[in-house]
Amino acid sequence: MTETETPPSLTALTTYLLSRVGKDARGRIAARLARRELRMWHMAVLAALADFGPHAQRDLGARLSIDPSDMTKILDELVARGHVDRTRDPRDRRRFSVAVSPSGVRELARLTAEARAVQDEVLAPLDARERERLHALLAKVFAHRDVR
Amino acid sequence: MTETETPPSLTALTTYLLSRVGKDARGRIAARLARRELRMWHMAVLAALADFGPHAQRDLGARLSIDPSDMTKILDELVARGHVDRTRDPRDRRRFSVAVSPSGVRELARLTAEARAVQDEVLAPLDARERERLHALLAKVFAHRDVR
DNA sequence: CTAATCTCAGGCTTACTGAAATAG
DNA sequence: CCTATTTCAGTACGCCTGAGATTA
Repeated sequence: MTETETPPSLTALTTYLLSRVGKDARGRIAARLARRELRMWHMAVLAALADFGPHAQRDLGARLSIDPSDMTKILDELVARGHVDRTRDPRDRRRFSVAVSPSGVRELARLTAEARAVQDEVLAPLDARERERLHALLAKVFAHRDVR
Repeated sequence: MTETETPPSLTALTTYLLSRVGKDARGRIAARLARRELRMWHMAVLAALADFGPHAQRDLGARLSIDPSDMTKILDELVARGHVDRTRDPRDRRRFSVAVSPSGVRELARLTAEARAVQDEVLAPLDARERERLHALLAKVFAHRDVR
């Protein structure tokens, strides 16, 4: 009979709960995306391109907090699957211009549906009102994440 | 002039906010603990031992969701710093019994203070009431994390 | 000449898998 | 003989650094 209760010294820390719950959510999403041989960053890239249109690689990374050196491989994989197009920017040939393809848009819709399913699992103990509140509080914290 | 706004397709997902905010919190705590040459798991182990007394390694891992194969190294490091004692359980010599030392208790107090400082940074945009609400909501979600 | 963009190699950490050694 | 506990080697990923090639 193994005790599994989490130490109160830790559960008293909101930051501990945040990082544990966040990791759990991430893990569940990752498990689903893995079935499609994609990961969280692929979804984030598709979402950014769908929401804001074509980006230079560098700007995509800045928006999503993905390191430029990792962006290369992520885009290689999305290009290989036909979800994005990568072309030289004729006005500045150092830059690649990255755009989502119709197939990428469809894939994003599927990935979003998976993410919502995970959300229902993770937030199961909360009713609709509580979910809204949690979302609003997290959005407020997220918006100020840069402030030191 | 680089756009940094996060895609609404993503910020609409509570799970995305959770994982981003959680990662930010974890990163900040990790940065502080690194100054003491420790990491998040060291703190979690000290907290579990301080709150619940001595554990077998295996049970410690089960409580904190740390893989047994990783626990070995974490405990090596805490033993080297004199923060925990590791002795064979005489009733079952397969098991190590792990206990926190007085120096470990003092270290935990320092680490907790650091974590609280990080918490004030991360939750800066929230007032006291909102922080309580966020904590309560996360605790509720955390308590049901095992349910599939 | 200097700076920006992209690419590549590699380090370090966390999380996990599989297998060996020891003990029950 | 089979299981439980700990340990160790190795894989994969995320995150970061530093260096090189190309272009502005």
